Amino acid sequence: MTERVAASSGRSGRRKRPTMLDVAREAGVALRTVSRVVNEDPTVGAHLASRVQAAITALGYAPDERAQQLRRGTSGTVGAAVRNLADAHPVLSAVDHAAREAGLAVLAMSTEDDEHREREAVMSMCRRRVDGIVIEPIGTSHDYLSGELAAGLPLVAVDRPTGGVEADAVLSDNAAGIGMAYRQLALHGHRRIGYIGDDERIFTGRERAAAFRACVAASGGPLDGMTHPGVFSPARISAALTAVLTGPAPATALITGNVETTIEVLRHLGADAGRVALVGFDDFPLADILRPGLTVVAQNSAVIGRTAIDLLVARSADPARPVQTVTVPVELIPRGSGELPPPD
Amino acid sequence: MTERVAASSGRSGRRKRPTMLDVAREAGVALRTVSRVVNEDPTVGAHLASRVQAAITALGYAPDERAQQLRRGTSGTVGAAVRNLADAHPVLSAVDHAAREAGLAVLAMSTEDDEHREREAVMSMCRRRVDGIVIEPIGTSHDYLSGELAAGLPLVAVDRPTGGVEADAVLSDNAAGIGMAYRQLALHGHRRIGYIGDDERIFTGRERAAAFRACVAASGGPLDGMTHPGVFSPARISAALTAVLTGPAPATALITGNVETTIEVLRHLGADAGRVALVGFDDFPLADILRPGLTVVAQNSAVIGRTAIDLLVARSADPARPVQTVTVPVELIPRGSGELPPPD
DNA sequence: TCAGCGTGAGATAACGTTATCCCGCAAGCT
DNA sequence: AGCTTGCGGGATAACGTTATCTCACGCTGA
Repeated sequence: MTERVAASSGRSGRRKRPTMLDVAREAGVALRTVSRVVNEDPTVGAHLASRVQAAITALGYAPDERAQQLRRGTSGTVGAAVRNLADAHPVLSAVDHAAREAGLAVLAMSTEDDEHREREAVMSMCRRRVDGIVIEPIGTSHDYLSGELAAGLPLVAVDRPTGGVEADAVLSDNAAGIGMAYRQLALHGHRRIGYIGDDERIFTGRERAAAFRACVAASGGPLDGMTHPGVFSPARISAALTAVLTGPAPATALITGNVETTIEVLRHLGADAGRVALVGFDDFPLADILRPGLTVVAQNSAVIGRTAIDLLVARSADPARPVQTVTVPVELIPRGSGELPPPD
Repeated sequence: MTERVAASSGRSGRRKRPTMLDVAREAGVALRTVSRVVNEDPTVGAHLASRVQAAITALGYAPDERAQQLRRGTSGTVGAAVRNLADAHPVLSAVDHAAREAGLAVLAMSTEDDEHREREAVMSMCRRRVDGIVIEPIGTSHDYLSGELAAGLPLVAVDRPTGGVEADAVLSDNAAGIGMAYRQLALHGHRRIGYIGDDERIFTGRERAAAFRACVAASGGPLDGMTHPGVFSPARISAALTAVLTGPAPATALITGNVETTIEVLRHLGADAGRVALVGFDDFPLADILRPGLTVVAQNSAVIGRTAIDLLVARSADPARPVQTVTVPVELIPRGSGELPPPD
């Protein structure tokens, strides 16, 4: 690691930031008049306004948003507690856009899939007096938020519902998605289909596994040994894969219940990826450049994010409105891996 | 999209959030005493402290951080202006971790690769009086920050330097990375190597293209038609690819200058991906499950993020210290695509 | 000529914290 | 006993805004 120190001697020490009062002095007007100019109050004369503007640019003044928020009583910010800032996050992006359109800034924080961190992040948002929180819940109980909810904090859960407290939620249609995946595989001739997915203690893991079992039951396929939900770990995925793909009646097709599982399965299949049909739940950026292309059930992140902000704004406007759960449709994107025929 | 409305009638209207004064009244002490308890001031008696604590939990009081910040004069927050919140962002994650260890919260905002948005995001951070900003610069000129910098705002550029103003920076060793890629390909027998990368108006595009030219010149290879930097667009990548891989003396190996280009090249190569050797600059999450695995020059995001925060903290402590540029080493990760032999 | 009125701009009080100052009280010293 | 010392804890003034109130001024209309 190389360090290069510039020849110049750096900058002068930090001098205090100009306040509205400084601007007022500079322009020779009253404090309140500067405030009026900043807030574009039409009752201020054009001449005076331009003089104040000049003072503002001369001093490089920028209003202190914290003071504004404190005084106005509103923060113009929504918090977004997502599982991991390091990952690609289309929903966060959609939330960001929708929020900006609604005149709200987004304070994004990572929960790192940890219940404790989630709580820390959310409480930190509360201390910052955000106008609402979009959360991708991790913990199973969000009782610690009941006080805030009672005080009218708009809270919208995304992907999974909150636990223990009632809050608006935007969910994907997990059951329909599993159904699409199953039917696509069945359509291409598969009779023995396996499922590897998330722990059933997790909402989406539970919903998707249940939907899968229902599909198998409805189609008269074999259930034994075909369903493998569980805690995510490469070792478990590997074992599940072996269990499903070997034995007297191995599966010829697989459904994976989330991105992490899909990727781990692909990693394990390696060069055999073209030999077993596969549909993954949830799309990811590079699914189309794999060979064969990965067939996925894609969630509609754009709609999810927008809906979350819509719900949040609606609750802001009317804290007493009934709690609502919106289910967003999913879409099957065939790219090849789900259309592979069974070996004869 | 299905909407389900819960049977319960929602929540009561938003009642005002309890303040320190409410807690004081509840506990029957003075306002200042509550403040002392909240800040764990040891001069408060144990008995009184527990009474105040009880009042705090009874009322569900949480201090207003904006008021604290206003009063204390420090925000305990660093801003992170990254190119796109939707993308996977290992550096942001590292920044988040390092900042948290330093007792700082992170306010992440997306610049969407847009100069105007970048400025908006950064100014918004300034209005929130963040204690420093980590920026992945987009614009070529950051003059608009000169006032803030003069006022002592710690600013650390990541990946690319700022333009027009002097600021600390953490960069990857682009030249060394290109050198590693080139040598790896040369080692495996390639004599005609092509480069497709970013626009040379972008710092990294410029540095990497220059390093590539230097490599070719040093090794006595052919330069004509082998270097294709330019604005990112699928059409341009496609044209560059055709230019490099066809003609009388086609390249047998490629170096791609950034993730977007790498992925677009892979997309175009499709089933031919195994026929041309390829080393990509910058790693990405799924590079290892491609077939062949993608050989990459990986930047050390963890070190970059941590260094950025270190520089930021250092400048906070001493605003007059000389401006510093840290270059972080990169690493070649061979996964197969860069080790393919040329066709005979 | 003067009441009446709209209009632009200043004084002042909040918003929810923390820092400074100060005071009352019990213990220890002469 | 009188005085200092120490220490727990309360009043009050900031921090940088905005909202409310007030006021001075110039104009119209009878």
